[in-house]
Amino acid sequence: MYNNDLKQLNLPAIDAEMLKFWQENRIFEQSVEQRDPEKSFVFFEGPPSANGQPGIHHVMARTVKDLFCRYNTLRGFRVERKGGWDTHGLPIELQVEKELGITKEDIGKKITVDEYNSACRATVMRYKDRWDDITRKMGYWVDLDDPYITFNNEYIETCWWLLKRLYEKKTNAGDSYLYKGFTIQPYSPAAGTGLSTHELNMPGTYKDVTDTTIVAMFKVRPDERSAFLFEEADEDVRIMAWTTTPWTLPSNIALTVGPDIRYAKVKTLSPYTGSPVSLVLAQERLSAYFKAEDEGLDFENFKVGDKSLPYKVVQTCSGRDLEGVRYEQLIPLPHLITEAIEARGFRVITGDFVTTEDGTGVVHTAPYFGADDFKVCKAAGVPFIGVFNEKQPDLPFPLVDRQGRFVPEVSEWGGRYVKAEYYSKAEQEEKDFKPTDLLIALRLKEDNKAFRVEKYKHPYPHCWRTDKPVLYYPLDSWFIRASAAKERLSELNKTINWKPESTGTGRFGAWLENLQDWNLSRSRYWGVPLPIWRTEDGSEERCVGSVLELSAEVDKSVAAGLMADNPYKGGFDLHRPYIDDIILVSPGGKPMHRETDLIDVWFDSGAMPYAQWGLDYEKLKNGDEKPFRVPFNTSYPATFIAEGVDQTRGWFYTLHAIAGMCFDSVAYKNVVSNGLVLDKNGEKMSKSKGNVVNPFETIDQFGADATRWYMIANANPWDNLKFDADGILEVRNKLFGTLFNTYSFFALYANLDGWTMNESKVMPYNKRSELDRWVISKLYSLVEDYRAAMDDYEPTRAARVVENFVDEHLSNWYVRLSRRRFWRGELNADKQAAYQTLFECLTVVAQLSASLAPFFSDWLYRNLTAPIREQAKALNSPLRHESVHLTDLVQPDASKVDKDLEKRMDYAQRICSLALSIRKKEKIRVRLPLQKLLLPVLDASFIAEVDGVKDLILAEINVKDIEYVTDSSGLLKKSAKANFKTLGGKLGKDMKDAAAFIAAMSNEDISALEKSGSLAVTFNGNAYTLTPEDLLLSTEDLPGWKTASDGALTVALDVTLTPELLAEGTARDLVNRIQNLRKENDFNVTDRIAVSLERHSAIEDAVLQFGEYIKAEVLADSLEFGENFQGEKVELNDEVSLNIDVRVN
RNA sequence: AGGGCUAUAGCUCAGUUGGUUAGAGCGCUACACUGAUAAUGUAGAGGUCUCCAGUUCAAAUCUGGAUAGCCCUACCA
Repeated sequence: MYNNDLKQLNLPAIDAEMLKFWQENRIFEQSVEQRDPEKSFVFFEGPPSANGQPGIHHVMARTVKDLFCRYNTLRGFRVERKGGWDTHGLPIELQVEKELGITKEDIGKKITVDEYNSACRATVMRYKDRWDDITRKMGYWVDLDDPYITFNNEYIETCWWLLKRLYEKKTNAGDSYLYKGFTIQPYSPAAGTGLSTHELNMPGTYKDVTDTTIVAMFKVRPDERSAFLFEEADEDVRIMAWTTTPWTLPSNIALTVGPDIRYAKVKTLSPYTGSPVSLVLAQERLSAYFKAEDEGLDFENFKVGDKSLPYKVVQTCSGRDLEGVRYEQLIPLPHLITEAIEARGFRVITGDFVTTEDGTGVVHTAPYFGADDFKVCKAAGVPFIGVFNEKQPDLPFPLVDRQGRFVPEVSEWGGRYVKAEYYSKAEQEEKDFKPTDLLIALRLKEDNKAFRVEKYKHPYPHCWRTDKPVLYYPLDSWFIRASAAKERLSELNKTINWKPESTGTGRFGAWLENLQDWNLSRSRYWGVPLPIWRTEDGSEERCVGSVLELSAEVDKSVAAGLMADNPYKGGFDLHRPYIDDIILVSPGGKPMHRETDLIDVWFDSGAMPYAQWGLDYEKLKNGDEKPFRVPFNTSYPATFIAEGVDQTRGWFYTLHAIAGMCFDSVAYKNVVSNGLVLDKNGEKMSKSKGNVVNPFETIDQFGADATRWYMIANANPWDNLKFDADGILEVRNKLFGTLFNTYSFFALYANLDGWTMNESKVMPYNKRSELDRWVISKLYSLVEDYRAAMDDYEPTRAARVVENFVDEHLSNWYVRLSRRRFWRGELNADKQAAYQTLFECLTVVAQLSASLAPFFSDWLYRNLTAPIREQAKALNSPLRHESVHLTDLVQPDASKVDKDLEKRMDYAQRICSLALSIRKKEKIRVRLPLQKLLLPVLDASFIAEVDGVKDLILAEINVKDIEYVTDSSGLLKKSAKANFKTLGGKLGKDMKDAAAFIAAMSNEDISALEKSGSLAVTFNGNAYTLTPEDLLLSTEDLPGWKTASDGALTVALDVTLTPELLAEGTARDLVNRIQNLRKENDFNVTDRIAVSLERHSAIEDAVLQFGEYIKAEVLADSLEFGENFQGEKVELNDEVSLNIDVRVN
């Protein structure tokens, strides 16, 4: 018996049933284990962080991952899916700090590093249960029992090994791929760490902010070099420079001009004080500060606050002329002026990056707070300004500390945060709170050093975690020299199959071509420690590549008396603070301390292909190139990975960079990047908007399959998805509802007939009916299309072809037309064939939908195959498997595809559709039979083709016969249109004339061309030959007939009604009414009944002539006119109602 | 500011190498069909294929430009 218990589709219930079944029978494990390890399809799981709740977008991303893994499992590959957790990094540290109510500065003071790290360790897995739950519920198959965890020693150790490999790898110039450098980097004082470029490239980091900007006036020092700017010795000559970061002004040390830009000297008055001044700025920028009509106004009449500022251009020169001109420090900090600064600071220098698009064409230059500034100062030999540094006099300490505060040496503002956002909310809201930038502006106004102070809106980078502005700040950091590998990384990238392609070539490709070095350093506590030890003077250093190596080094250190004992003999932890206690001994016998930095967490995740397995010490000792544990050898590189498009510069990059630089290999061959999940209005989901979709609720309500199917079928995964629960509902009803009902139908009748599938006794296809062979053909066409789409990583296309088959072909044509075969008569050969055909369609559909809808498809498969499982096991036949996920995916089979048959059926469908539309127009109900259908014949094969499906057409549209109308009948009137496709190429400009000519061809002309096969024509003096293919024929209405047409196909219906036809129609109506009564009265499908009808003239003929037919249709043993009985009033048509009594015999 | 993607019916999306009348589903209206159906069929309403220009006999499709949205890149002071 086939299970037919469910009255209605209940996907969540099916989910629960299947989950239990999978778990109890280890179906996932079996699906992996039963495949050959040598035939692997390698998948990498990008580790999520379990310190946040899973969202609906995770369901999206994981559906993509899961469906390709399942598909390739069905194809016979072994698809190991090791799960993983991302456990390090700033988000976790910040969360812990927030919860403990501490800041980074408190670590090591209020709380020990040890305690702090324990708190981090406890936090990272906070929502692991929720994640495991959603993983199970959404049907994502991944190994959760043995995940890789990035904080484990083995994992960290592998990261070390990779780092050491980079450390030892040298460029052609002899530079190491891992190096320490002093650079200006994005730095987040709030987070207390530098940020990598890809952290700065996180979505949402650039925000529009409104800053106080100042156009400052730098007073030129008169000397030989600047003499050309002075008309009189005591003239007040100043250079104008604009800044959006006034807090960098105390650190100003140079002004940069464009060497080829023209500059003007303007005599004017200082707008805030009214004192006379001569200003230098780019000529092109004059109009931004001076109105043309103000030129030449009388200086005497100006009063401070006036709208019109009198001025006069007195001189121009090039940027090159200004080079070397010296000026006074804008904000005097005499205690910071060294000899070097006195000699080479406060000068005009030149730089190519200067433009005249905004500002004054002069760039205020503070080398510690701008990468360009730093570069240009170094090139020009301009020293840095800051607090004196004894150890490195040429690298003074910056005037802003690591918390983002001015150091005390910046007298007036010492101790103040340079950005308002670094103050607490309460402080910012205090009545007399003024941002430091504003205080500086006020000071400059007062001191006659500001030309203009105004608010300016511009984009500024923010820390992706703290949301506070980033500073550019001088830091010592360790870098990976990615820039040295960019050509090779680009080349390797070209071998990767990106979905969509544009992400690989555009977004990712362009990024690689412009690759910067990867800043690895993080001055934090909870992460992978940088495994580099250095002597204090930096002259000797050692990069450690494994715990084994570290332990050996510690032994040496113990021997040298630097450490008391070696902690790596027993249990240990590679994190800070313990690792910081390790002191190594240098070859020269000096103590070496670890560089205190941690590494960027993105390195952790990019290292997962290797670190998920860990180091193999045997291989390590043998000097193996890739000393990682099995199954690394069969698990690299990945065949397939998938993640959100936001990972392009994240995980996709770090995987690629590490693989390329360490092993000259790609890390993955195919990559699918999915887009964002937006709300139904296309807006980003966010907690503040309250439009976040809860994945648990969604899945509970609609089931995982409908959710998954909707997400993939609605739009390509790389397009953003406008998530709308109504769409899930539609999928549930249309696809799963239809499939469910098709199965229920099958089960109902198979159970009645006691039929079960017998794999060893299937009827050959050529013995089956046209309709059977047609749906089988469609099915195997589907198999081909589906596999092609999936092999091409096009899941949306794959889902849509399955949907289309189920709805359009299987349910609405095959089943609809086959119904009578199932419910009538005994279990003969034709009925067997119908069962077998439908069974095959359903099992194959179960397989094809298994990847995307794992629950329902398994439910379907198991129901279909349960009655024959034991038999299949004995025969070792394909249906022996307990779960669809253990089966082998059906192979494409061209011998089962019959395109001619598909074409014939297409005719049948179109003819039926046309005939029904005529009935509709003529208001002739389908139950009323008609005499004949006329079909104009278009070409030689038409009759044979339609004859093949004639019976189906007649039954479907309730017509007695088909008559073909040929040329010879004289009824046919053909018309022709030009076939632009065939003619366009050969006719070119004469196309229009030809189209007109062909449209005007008469019936005779067309027939003549068809007979002779060619027609010579001339257009505009050019001779051509027309062939029948150049014409698209159609027939015009048949005079006196009701017709309808679709393209070239025309049908005509004989709507003449005879008494006999009317009686038959009434008989069919009666059948329908009686059937409805059976249904209403909940009779069993097989119950025999007795029918009494109220005598009525409207039905007498019908009962007399078609009584036997009616009895057969409604399973009646008797059908008679009764006189007095308690029947039900039934409406036969608008005029007639009568009583009908049905009862079970 | 630059790069990429997207723009087709009220909504979600198709639309193959340019080819004549641009499609589907949902939703809406009306009718019909059904002893599997939460279905289905037929008909109707709903489109300046974002806009402009170009190439071509022919453009939703190719080219250029513009506009809008999204994503990315960017310390341009």
